[in-house]
Amino acid sequence: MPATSTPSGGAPRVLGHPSRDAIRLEDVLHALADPVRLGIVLVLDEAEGECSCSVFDAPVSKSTLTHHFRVLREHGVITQAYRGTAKMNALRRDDLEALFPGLLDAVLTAARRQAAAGLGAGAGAAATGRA
Amino acid sequence: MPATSTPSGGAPRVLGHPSRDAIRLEDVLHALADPVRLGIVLVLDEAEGECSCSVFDAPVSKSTLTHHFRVLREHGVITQAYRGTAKMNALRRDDLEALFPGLLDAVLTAARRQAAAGLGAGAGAAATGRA
DNA sequence: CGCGAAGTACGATGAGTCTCGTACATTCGC
DNA sequence: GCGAATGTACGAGACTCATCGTACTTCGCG
Repeated sequence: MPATSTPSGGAPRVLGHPSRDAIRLEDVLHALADPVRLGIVLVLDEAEGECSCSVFDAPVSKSTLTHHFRVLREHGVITQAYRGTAKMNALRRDDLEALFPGLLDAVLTAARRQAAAGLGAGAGAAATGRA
Repeated sequence: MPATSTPSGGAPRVLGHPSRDAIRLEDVLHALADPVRLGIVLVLDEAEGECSCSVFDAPVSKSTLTHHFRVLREHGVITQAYRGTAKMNALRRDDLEALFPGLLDAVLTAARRQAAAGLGAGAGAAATGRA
């Protein structure tokens, strides 16, 4: 159909993020409760700033990865912005810290500690590239 | 009934808790991600020690409450012990603190803050010291 | 303009779980 | 022993979510 009205197509170039006070603790916790998303957040934390969507070695397909990024964004954990053909991601450290002081840091620290301990067990969890 | 087979009956008087190193961060996060369970943990934290299963004002049925307590226990967040006809619950502060230092405290603090902020929206603005 | 790259959307599927009601087990008090 | 109180187990229903494949859009480049 040559109709240019873009009935259903047309990816929205503008992404909606929740405002700071719209962020709910349960949502953040839920977002962080998934191993894949936890890994993403871990990488984002080390990247500290900008990161494309495809630098993760998560054992999931591209669609699933997109899904997880969306969950993270809609729950207020990260921000996303288009940059040409890529999309830059960043942690919302400031908002999270203002809302739930110490929480992000505690989770991140716990995740790293557990990942380090878990590696010793021999599981091939493909832990997010610990530089 | 003298029948000793008890096919389906027989509540186990002994409860299984995960050992300290069997506690997984994702499980704890997942357990805490539910509003009902978060409320339970909040009450347990203030009770600091002993608490029966039926002192919570959660808007769910008794069965559901039992289910949530089970989840909390099996994910290593609380311990449970029988005491006559009641069952005492307690937070596993020590284990959690040893495994994920600062995490429980951060979550609890964040939960209280958010609860206080949420109350202000409808009830008597009890927001204590909003910076 | 055509092609490759990056990401998204949609639908489907399977698993997990939140909720409930009801029936049952256990303990306490009389 | 009987009844009340507390809590559990089981099964069912509805819902969410994680995962995938495929088709599509948009951008950048030559």
